[in-house]
Amino acid sequence: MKKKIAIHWFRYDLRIYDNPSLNHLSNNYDNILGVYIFDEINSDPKLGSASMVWLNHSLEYLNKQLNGNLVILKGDPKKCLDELMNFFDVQEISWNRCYEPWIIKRDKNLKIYLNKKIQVNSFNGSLLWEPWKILKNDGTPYKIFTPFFKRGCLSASKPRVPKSERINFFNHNFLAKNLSDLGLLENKKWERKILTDWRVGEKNAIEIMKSFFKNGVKDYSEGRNFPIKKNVSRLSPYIHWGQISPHTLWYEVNSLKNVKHIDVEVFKSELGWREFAYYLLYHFPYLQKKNLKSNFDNFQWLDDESNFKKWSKGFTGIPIVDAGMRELWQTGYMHNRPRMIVSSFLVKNLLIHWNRGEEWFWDCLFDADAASNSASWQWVAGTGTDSTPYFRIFNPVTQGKKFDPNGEYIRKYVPELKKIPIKFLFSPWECPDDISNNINFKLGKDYPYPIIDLKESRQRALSTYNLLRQKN
DNA sequence: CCTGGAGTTGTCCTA
DNA sequence: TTAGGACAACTCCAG
Repeated sequence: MKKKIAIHWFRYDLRIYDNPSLNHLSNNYDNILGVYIFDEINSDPKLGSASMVWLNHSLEYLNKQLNGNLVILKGDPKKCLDELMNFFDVQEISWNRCYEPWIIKRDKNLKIYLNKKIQVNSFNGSLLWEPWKILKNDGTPYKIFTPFFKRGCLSASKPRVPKSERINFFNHNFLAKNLSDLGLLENKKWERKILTDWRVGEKNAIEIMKSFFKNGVKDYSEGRNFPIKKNVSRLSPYIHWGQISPHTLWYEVNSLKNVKHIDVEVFKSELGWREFAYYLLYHFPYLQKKNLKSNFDNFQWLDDESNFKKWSKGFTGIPIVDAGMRELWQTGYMHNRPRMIVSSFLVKNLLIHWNRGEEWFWDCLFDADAASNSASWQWVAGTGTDSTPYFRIFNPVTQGKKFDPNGEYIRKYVPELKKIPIKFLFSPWECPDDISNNINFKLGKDYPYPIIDLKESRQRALSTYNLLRQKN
């Protein structure tokens, strides 16, 4: 006799608390089977290296939460689910929606296929507002953040209030894959090292949130600009993988006492930016690869592999840029301020296509997210609709002095500059010989000469942009 | 259809 | 030393 069960298909919702699909099933079924399917067949793009590491440990954690009852599978979800339906008496399959174009396409077809045999339901687990519900009065989507968020989101109905039901996960005897069969880890030293700063999993996300709301959120609106300060939540990987829902964060931050209004509002608007990125990806699915502003299709990018390599590994000779890129490589994360600095440097000073930066971030970030990553790169490059004016080019020396005034961030990630006096830390090429000699530091040997002249490359970026304007 | 105000995150020069 | 304006022009959005 087959066991009667309902299936919850875990995707970017690797949590138990405030999981709408799980809550729905728990109201209707006694035995819920939790399933994860590693789908390399339909995925576009493939998961990045850092994402695979995070996923591996997240699944391990989730499986423990389910007392070892998470069914781990690999392959085409259609086949995997068919297999489960043959083995069990499956009453219903449900999941929480994803918004990546390839997943929408896959799930749409799958739903049609499964609906012929079984009840299928999908829920909103990861967005405060469904992208198709926020539109202008004329029925078309917003393209500018501020009206999207203030007028669109904030005047729409309030986000779902987080809640949790008691879930009975089914103690199954199905022979599934082992986590190691997914081949997510290559057992590289790098994989272990980047995780040293992180504790993966739902309970840890809750703990980090609590600690951030107790301390870090105070002065968030200002402090978030300084990479060395503890004023950012570092929750982005957990939010991306659904280990904490934006709904939980939204209502928690709203309920805080003794926190300034501005800090609460700015934190909420950051959640709003995440919404906006998904919104753009939903309405403009080509966002990941193609310029939103099509006139940029004629822009004269430079194809400079050597400079790209130096940038990616953090050897540009510009300290704040290298610090950011090395933080990324070493920790699977980069603070928001250096993200802007390094991307402006790649796109404007080096004139390398934002696609290259987007791909590198995709590979290296724990929070690599198709929506936020591409929307942000387009913003920096000025190719998005809601974009920075092209003349707004970050000066990495000025930015360093302003946002890392004591040089702690630079010295942490670029230790070869440790002894350089603060006056020259942001531009070591200006350090006089007698000082360099004193500390036994030699530019070109201990640390590279800058790969590009900042002033000249700024001018070059501006004139390349002017060229584009004349063409159009 | 027309109009006017606004658009996450900056830099540089000048007075 | 510091504050203010220039830096582009265009599209978006709401009234």
